[in-house]
Amino acid sequence: MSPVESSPKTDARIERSRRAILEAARVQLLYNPDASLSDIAQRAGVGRATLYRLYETREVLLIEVGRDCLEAFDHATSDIESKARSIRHAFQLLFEAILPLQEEYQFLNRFGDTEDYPAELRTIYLRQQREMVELIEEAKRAGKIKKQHPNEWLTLLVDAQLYAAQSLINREEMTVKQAAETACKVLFDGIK
Amino acid sequence: MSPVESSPKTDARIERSRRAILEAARVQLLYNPDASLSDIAQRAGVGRATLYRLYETREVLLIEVGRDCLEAFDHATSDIESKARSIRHAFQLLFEAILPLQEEYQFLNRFGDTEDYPAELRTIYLRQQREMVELIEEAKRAGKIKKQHPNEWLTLLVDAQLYAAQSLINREEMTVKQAAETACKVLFDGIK
DNA sequence: TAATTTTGATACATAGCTGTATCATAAGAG
DNA sequence: CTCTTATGATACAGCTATGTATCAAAATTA
Repeated sequence: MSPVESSPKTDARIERSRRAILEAARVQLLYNPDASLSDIAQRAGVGRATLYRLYETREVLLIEVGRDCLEAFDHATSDIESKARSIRHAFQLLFEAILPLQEEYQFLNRFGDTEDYPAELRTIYLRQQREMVELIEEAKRAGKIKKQHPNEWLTLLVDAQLYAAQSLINREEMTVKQAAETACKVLFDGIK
Repeated sequence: MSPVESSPKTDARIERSRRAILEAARVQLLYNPDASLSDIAQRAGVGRATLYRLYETREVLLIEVGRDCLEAFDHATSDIESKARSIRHAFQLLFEAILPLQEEYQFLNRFGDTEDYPAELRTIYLRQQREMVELIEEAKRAGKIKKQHPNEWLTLLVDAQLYAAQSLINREEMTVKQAAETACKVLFDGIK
């Protein structure tokens, strides 16, 4: 009667629906956080019933989207440590890796730092931020960043750089590489 | 029958309710953008019916809160131009003026830059940002800011400074004056 | 104090979203 | 090709928010 819990092989249709829903949810919720599950299903090109079959509740869906974003993020940044030739270069690589993932990044930022969203999302968000903090602390130890500036201030600054860079990339006024370079420069040297 | 349109003298009760509602709405919506009008009325210590009497619809209320925020903002920054002894000092004064108005500032930032809120809010938000842009352009002309950095990037950076500064002020790790100074320093000189 | 006006409580209609259930159909698996 | 399974459409119940209307009680005004 009941299907196998740890499904060995998933029906291709399920996997297709799942991806379509995850991506539609990410885009739609970023565009409008109040979007209904009907909106999301419609954007995914999927019936509302199917969405409910794969994700029991709205909350579960939000969490799964968050997980998916984190996964993409981890994948994109996994090899930075081995490739970076200096602290500043690590920042540059981090920027270059994250900038193409602006949807994922913004999703975690928006839904991870508010209290009226699932706590799991906050956990995911904090895990993502931890990597940034570690990089900052390393830079402090290396004397590349003034130690007097609190880590929280610095992470917010880095976020701002990313946000600003993404805006200009979207307007096609900069490439990813250029934007990453500018972000690095402004961050370390200021705007003077 | 119909009351005078341009009311010469407002009943004290109305004015009191109005202020209570505007402030409750600002706080409540910042805490939870999906808050119902019942939530807001309750926080304002006012009946739901009264809220509907003074603000015909949710949209109207949002716009009025926005207007109220802008008013507070204008009032706090009106004398900067005459008092500032230099461009950098003007930034310092701006930071000091805005930092105590974090609720108002965050409200306009949150509800002014999304598309699914009243267009009037966006207009109000842009009017607030214009002042910042003018200051930035003046600094560029004075050679205090590298001209190559796009204005949009710079305004986002300034926002980030404000946001970071407010976080630390809330944790009582800094006074308004200290935070404004640090924000200025980081902005102009970088974090190195 | 007396007249006026706002207020809160309450009830009501409407509308939309959530989550569940059913069933014929279409797609994938073997 | 046959069997199995996911799918979309649809209907349904429960709930909540919106917006309107009413009326006695309380506050303001004059």
